[in-house]
Amino acid sequence: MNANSQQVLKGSLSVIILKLLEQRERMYGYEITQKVKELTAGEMAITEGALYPALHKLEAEGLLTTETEVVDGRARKYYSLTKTGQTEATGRTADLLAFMQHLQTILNPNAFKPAL
Amino acid sequence: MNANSQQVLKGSLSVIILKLLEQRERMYGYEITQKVKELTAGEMAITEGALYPALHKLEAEGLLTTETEVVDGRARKYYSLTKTGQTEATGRTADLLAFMQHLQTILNPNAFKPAL
DNA sequence: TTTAATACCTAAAATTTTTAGGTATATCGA
DNA sequence: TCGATATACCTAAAAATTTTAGGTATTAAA
Repeated sequence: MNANSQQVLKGSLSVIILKLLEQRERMYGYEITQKVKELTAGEMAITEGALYPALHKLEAEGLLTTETEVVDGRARKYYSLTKTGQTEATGRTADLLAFMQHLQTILNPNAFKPAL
Repeated sequence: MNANSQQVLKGSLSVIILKLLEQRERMYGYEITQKVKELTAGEMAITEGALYPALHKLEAEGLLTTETEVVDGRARKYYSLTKTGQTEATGRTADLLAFMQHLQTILNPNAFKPAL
């Protein structure tokens, strides 16, 4: 059960980034990797090889801005949501949650489904 | 909210296939596309361009076997779980559900978390 | 002083999906 | 009866994302 759940489901990484930033005003890359580990009690890890390209893409799309700061002799690149990023964070989170609900329905066909 | 939830989250397609077959002894490709639409009230669709390669891969991995039948003048290729396929279906479903739980935790940080 | 942790990065390869076709038969409506 | 839609299979190029496997540099701990 570890082999797979250890890894991020393809496509969800950008949503994870946006959602974490929605609650925190700013974070730097390494901090994101640690926060995900912390939130999932070490059961989920995001690799830096996936994270950094994802951050750069979100920045290029105008959803994130950056500011670099040197702390303890090491450079940190802080990312924050832009206005557009805030909107996208909301929308993409809703998309992903909707998708997950559908997936639940398929994976757990005996589940109780409350009426609308 | 439709653009994304319309599509299958990368990586979950093979689990969806295995899980559907776990409950149904056999299904053919087209039937799978229809069943997913039905289960999600038309909100989720899997494309044939993704489905058929996925089916062929699972068969090549020894998780599925096939039998072809002609019904109403059209050939249907029925897929069933092998013994290994049954084991994998259980394992991969557990993996995906575990992952989804972690994702919930990240996306919904204010949620109530019951103790173990 | 060497290892681990912090902190950033890239590039090739692998995987999976999207997009965009193709073939063929049956059914339904005009 | 003709054309569109539904059924039913398929492939291949391109795109997107992740994995794997590195690289650099500073600080803290063993």
